[in-house]
Amino acid sequence: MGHVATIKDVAQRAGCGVATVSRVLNNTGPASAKMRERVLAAVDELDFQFSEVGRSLQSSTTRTIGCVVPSIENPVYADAVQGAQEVFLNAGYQMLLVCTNYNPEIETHAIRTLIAKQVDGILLTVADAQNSEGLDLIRGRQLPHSLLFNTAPVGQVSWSVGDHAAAAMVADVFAEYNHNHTGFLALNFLNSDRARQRYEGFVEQCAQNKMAPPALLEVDDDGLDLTAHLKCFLKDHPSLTGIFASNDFLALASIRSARELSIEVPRDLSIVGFDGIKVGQLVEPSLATIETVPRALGAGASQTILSMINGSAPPEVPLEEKRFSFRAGGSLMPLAAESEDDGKVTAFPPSNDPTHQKAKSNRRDQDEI
Amino acid sequence: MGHVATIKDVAQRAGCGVATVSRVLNNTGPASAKMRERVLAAVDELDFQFSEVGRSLQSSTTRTIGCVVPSIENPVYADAVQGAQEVFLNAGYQMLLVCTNYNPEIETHAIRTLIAKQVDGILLTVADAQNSEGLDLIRGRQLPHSLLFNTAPVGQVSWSVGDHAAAAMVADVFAEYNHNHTGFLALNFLNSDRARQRYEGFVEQCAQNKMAPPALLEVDDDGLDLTAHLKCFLKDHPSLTGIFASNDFLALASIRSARELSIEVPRDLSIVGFDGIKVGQLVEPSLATIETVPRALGAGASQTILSMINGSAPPEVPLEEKRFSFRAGGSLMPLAAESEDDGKVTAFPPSNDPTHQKAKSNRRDQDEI
DNA sequence: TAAAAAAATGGAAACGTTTCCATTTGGAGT
DNA sequence: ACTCCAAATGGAAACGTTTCCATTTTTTTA
Repeated sequence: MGHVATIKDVAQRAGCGVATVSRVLNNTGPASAKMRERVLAAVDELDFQFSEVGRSLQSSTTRTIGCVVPSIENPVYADAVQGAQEVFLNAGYQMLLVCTNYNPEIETHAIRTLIAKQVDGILLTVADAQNSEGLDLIRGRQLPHSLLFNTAPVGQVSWSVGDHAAAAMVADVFAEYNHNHTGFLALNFLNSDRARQRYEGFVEQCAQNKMAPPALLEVDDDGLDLTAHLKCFLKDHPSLTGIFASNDFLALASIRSARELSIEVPRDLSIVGFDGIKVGQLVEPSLATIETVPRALGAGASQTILSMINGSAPPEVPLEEKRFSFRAGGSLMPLAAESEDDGKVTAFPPSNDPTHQKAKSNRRDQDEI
Repeated sequence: MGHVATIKDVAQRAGCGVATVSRVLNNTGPASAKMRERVLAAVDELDFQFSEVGRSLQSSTTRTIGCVVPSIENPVYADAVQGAQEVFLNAGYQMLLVCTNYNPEIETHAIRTLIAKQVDGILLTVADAQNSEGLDLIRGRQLPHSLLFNTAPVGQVSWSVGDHAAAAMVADVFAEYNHNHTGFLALNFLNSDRARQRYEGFVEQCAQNKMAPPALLEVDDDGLDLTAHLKCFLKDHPSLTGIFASNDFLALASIRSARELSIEVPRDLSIVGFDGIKVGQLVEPSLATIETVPRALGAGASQTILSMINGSAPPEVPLEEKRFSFRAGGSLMPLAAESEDDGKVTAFPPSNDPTHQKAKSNRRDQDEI
């Protein structure tokens, strides 16, 4: 690969100094018409493009933002990252992405490298916001940054779902629907402060509602032998009528496992998920879940960072009720109030359930398809 | 933010020249024990870390790779990107990610910027590999790169699924299952050469199998009014018994729409998807689809790039049959051979369908759950 | 037409590294 | 004690920019 042209080459070819080339190309400072033309011609002939590395060194700005998330295989993070990326791109920044796989060591190392690369800011979801070496480094350098999905210590902005309150809302829904014996299904409890927050919020609100304390089922593997776990779990907790899964995949996997165990959802068991992934609405039964707006959170967090960089007013973090909402679905149905203890015998169709409305609209009066 | 320490500060503090600091910290060249100690102490006190931009300027290497994909909201790309990212990270590279949203202008601009940032290589999925301005730029600079998902011109490596052959396999499956009147459901036909390849492969193999030429249903929007489209489509093609959707989401959406139209899948209509996303196995009916290995493709393409950078032997692109496979599912069932023309009346359970096996294993002999 | 003002231009320093090469230091051998 | 050699060290250039400032060229004005 032949030598790639630098500003010096252009200057030489155009027969002028490098300063002139810089001025012409950046439209900073004066330049005669002929000079302009010659420079432009030289640029064209040499196929010249500025090296951002040289520029960065001189300006101590890279127009690059770091982004650290656990994984983009999870569509929640993927959406958030994409939302962030778009905001950054529109503002003229590109994004260095690191997936940590929930591994704090990778997290720390990645952040260290990002700092060394002189990123102008960092957007990140850490394993534990209370105790993150990487976060300390960032704070130490006073680098513009924003937490995403993590709940930040008081006084710090963070673009999070509001896991505690959202989980409490699920408890309320269960209460309203007469599910008094519930379970909480968690994946990766250890590596995620989000799952823990959801559990806490759920437990507290169950207590608040005078429901039985939720049973906890923690699985590590990604749901391959969930059926076996679920079987044991239901055996150990025979009165259980509702399960709150800490994410939608887990909820969908539970529905499948229930099916394998000849447990009908929602008749025999109601299931509520978390996140509101798209496919939840495509399946039958549709998934009752907490709907979140990951893309908006990602975009908002990005804007926070941009505002820190250019000193403009930061965007407001939306109120909690704008950040999540309960989405009804066919996987959840009310339990008859009188049968609240032995459950599973009486059941009536839910009123506010879009899926069941759809089912009703199964009109046979259609054309001859 | 106070001045961040440079190598000069360290040198001054340690009372030595910058060259010595560099040698000590990089373990290149000799240094006395005392010197070592003093430098290390200074580094510690000043919290010094090398600036990668200074290094990059001097070494003309950035240890950064560009990655350009249409979107990571699609789990296929998300998985591929994550696989790539991990390979790069292990090799000491970080990844600049740009999502183009299938927009060629963003694509070109992003690539231009990546080149300006002196990335050491680029991994990319372009809108049209035959005609991509960005790709030309990359080739012009002879920058190490690899195409992902695109089919490259002859002689060029590319890590693609093998869309043509995979689609042909779907045609074969339909033929084997006595579906002679099929449809092809496409999204974003214009912006993706992948969808076109799939269509071509499907059409050709249908012809090969003496099936009726597939009807084409092209939708633009993301399946919101798919139900209406599907209704018209089936009305226009009453003999149609099988639909090949160009991706799994579309396939799932079709199943839902069919349900709304009181068309039972697979009894009245068989549906086959493409990609093999995880949820396809969680839903009922499970999705028959082409299973692909996006993560492996992303990782492979990354290794190709790394091998170009360090001159080592490139990894072999796996044979086509390793890159995709047909996955049976409950959304597809054979049609009785004799009823091949008016279809939809006779149907028998498929033999090699895991979902139906599961359904059968709905054993009621379980414990008292 | 000469002087003054304005416009255009180029040289050089600075940004933070690495590395070449020359110089200094230290120790061993005589 | 002196020489010699190896080891250690520091100065300076180079990487590709931008920008300050001094210098040159052009234009305007008297």
